[in-house]
Amino acid sequence: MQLSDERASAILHVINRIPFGRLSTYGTIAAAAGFPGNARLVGKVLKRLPEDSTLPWFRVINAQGKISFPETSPNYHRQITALTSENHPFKLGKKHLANKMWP
DNA sequence: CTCCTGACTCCAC
DNA sequence: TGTGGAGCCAGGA
Repeated sequence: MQLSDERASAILHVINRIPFGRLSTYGTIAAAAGFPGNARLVGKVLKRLPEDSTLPWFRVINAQGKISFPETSPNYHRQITALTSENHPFKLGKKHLANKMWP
């Protein structure tokens, strides 16, 4: 049971079905996976994600509409790049952001 | 069992 | 608009 078995897969499954061009937050995903209040758990699952994973982890942002990495982190730039190339320019206004949200 | 940490969130200032 | 602090829950030491 490396990482709370069911929970991890449930969370991964939810993330995996975030449609192209959409974004979601940790809290939303946690709730959608059946674990409301466990936003941090989502982060934990993603953290242990292999680099070669095809999971759209980059579509996951925090509730403030921002990336949960410090700008100094390489991961921050990876996510920016992925979002920019697969979704759209990453300069979302609040309203625009709401539109991109999933569910 | 307790204490600390974290890819989080909310609500006051 | 920004900060700070409390709340939260699973894991590891």
